[in-house]
Amino acid sequence: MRADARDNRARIMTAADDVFGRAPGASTDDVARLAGVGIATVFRHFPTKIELLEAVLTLRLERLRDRALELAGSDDPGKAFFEFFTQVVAESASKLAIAEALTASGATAGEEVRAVGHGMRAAFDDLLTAAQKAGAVRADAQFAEVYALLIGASRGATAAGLEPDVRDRMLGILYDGLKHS
Amino acid sequence: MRADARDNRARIMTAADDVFGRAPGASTDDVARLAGVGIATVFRHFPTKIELLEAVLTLRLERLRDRALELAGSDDPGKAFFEFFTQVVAESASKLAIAEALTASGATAGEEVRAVGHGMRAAFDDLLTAAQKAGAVRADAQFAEVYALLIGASRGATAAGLEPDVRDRMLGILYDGLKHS
DNA sequence: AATTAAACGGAGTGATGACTTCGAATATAT
DNA sequence: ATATATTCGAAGTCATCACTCCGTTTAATT
Repeated sequence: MRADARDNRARIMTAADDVFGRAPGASTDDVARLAGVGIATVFRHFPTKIELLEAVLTLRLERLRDRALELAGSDDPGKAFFEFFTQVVAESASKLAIAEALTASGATAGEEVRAVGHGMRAAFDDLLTAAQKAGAVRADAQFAEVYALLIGASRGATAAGLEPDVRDRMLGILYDGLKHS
Repeated sequence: MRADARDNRARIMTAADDVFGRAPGASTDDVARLAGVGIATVFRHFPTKIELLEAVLTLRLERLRDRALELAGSDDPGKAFFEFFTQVVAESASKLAIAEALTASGATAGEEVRAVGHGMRAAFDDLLTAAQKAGAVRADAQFAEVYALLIGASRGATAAGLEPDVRDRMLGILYDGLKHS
């Protein structure tokens, strides 16, 4: 692959991440303009808008999964769990927007996105069970509802206008519930 | 206003409620088709798509507000609060649009929608403070984060795939956090 | 420096969707 | 029953957006 092509591909991805993170309904032209390339170049690298969105989403999910795997080695499982939870919620605003853009334009997620998403959830599940074994999270909580709370907290944080104070107090209440014996 | 006009207006509103509840990105044509009227009729009653959406949203918010006001007279404030919370979550799970309606009512929304949304939140706030005075909800919780939790729980419930078991366990954890002294 | 194969950009194209127009139809009043 | 004022719906208009075509430019090789 030629050097300029690789360059442009990278620039397009960061531009797309930025644009779709802000406005889920943004057009491909917007991405091209921000990336400083022509529209055709975007479509040459990503044959369809959906593929572009999937690429961006995959990158984000990979980062989260890696972060979870990294924290899995911690010697304080409780701290690791809550730290990951908090980080996901903090980053959620733009990530959710991208996921929304994807569902809005094409609906069903592609093969790769689903695989990485699954990997991320598996890593999160590991964090949860470790924290439960350490007694930092109530033992009767199952993965499904904890994951639902993770997504819900992310949504709630974006809706609350992202004010850090409110978000932290919200998480405080939630964490008390998760610790509750 | 003529009888048939009033009829059509009502049919359009219920159709819109249904259609947009299922697919937020649905077209005006879809609404017209389901309502059994021509497109022009829809636009005559609601000059713009936004106004139609606002009308539907207003109706939903009014129903919720009325339910909150009704529960405000209860002699068990704690039960009233949690009942309302649970109902909002349950309804948004089956009808995706309510959660969206809630977030939308907070941000960019027309005059009327904002007014009704404000009324609904005020009624919910009353339920909260009454529950706190009764000692059923922790006193240090402020409205902003509780409202964020309400929206978040709604979103999380829909994301969890609508399974009632998971939803109830999720709410159980959340309520433990809200009761936590 | 010349060659060439790959990548680039901008001007199309076709489809979709919000909104309008206007002649036909219908409810209400006389 | 007739008149008329209002409402109805099908066929438009216009803008937007995902995606393509093709002549031009540029990176890498000799």
